[in-house]
Amino acid sequence: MRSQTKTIDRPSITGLPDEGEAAVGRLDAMTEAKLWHNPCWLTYRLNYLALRYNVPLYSWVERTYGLSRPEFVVIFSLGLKDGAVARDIAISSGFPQNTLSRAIHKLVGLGLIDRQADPEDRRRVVLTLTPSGRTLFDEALPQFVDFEQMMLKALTERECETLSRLMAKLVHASPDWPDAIDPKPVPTGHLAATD
Amino acid sequence: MRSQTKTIDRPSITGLPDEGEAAVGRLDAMTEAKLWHNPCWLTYRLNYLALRYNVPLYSWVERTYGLSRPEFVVIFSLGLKDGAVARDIAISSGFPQNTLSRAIHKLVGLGLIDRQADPEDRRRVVLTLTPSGRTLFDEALPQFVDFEQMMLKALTERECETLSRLMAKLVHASPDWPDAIDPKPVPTGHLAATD
DNA sequence: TTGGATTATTTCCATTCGGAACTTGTATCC
DNA sequence: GGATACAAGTTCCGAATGGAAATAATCCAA
Repeated sequence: MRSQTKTIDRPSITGLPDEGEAAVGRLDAMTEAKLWHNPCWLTYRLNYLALRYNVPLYSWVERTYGLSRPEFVVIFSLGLKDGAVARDIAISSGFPQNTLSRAIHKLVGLGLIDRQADPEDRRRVVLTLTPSGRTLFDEALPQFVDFEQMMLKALTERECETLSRLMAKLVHASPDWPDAIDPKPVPTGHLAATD
Repeated sequence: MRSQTKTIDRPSITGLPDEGEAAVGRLDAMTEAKLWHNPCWLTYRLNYLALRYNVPLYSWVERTYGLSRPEFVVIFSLGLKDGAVARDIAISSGFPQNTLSRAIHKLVGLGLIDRQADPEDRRRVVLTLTPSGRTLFDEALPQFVDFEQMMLKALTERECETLSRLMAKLVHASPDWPDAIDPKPVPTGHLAATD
């Protein structure tokens, strides 16, 4: 048990460049508390930023194309790597398989993707974008890229590279993290015997 | 329109310290594609890491305390800043108000929080943790902190501070980001007149 | 002071979600 | 070779979700 590094819980908020003071107080008090007085600073910021991106973009997708988030995730996944199977999308996106199964069947009905059984292993159903699915992807992608680039305007190019590298390091380490936490609460040091 | 900096789309994956080669290939091909050949590198990594944290922890909360994610979010929020109102939690967490309303009423029924009308403005209902709610928070918090610290083991102390600072910078900039995207698709440069 | 706009919360209800069981196909073991 | 385990995908169904309308309290402007 190493001692926790309390000092980074509240990073140098006052040390922000140029527009430092202008930024203070623009967020409500509860959000400020969760950002600056939260021992889980990393994961709150992850969730906050992810949400700040997902909500406007997937709401735009819904209005523009009538596709739900899991449906568009299938399009997006195949746009990046065509010829995948449902399970690949489930693992890489975090959506459960049954949700993706429904999404896939709807997209087939819309003529945006094709399903074809893998002759090598007939359990697997290979998914590919149809031309109109590819068109949709190509048309929607810039919105996602542009929004992200707008978010990154707050950082210098060098800072972007650093952020990219540090987050990649975390992702690379992620296979070592547990998928579940031992059900035992173990509230105080005393470790109870199993059963 | 400045030219996009393509070079940071695929950061120096090969430049990882010591265990660089060991980490390559441990993730499936689709996840690798989304990480390294994705113009939206930031937001995919945000979502991926958030998920990698949320799933095991909120599943643990569910099994241990029988509380759903929005229910625990109320406890967590009040643990960090007691005496808030439902809307504060909604804004800072991203959950819709009706979902939180239900969660709050269940927690009151469980005796974990108290609701008290604000005498100054009787629209507002101030929420506070009861002693047993505070006990639950104090008992659960270490799981969240420990998991996050385990995630951060992949970084040096100095890298943690950098990551914290860069993410804080993004959060601080977030009030300038739009909450919604203009419904117009504008697929190709040509800007059509409204209606 | 009164009517309209605004804010906080709750209720309604159609839709979606996801855990668990089921189906179909493949690999492994004796 | 047949039984058993594993894997991919689908279906079932109770429960949760969240958009939108309703309710209640407050603010404001003339």
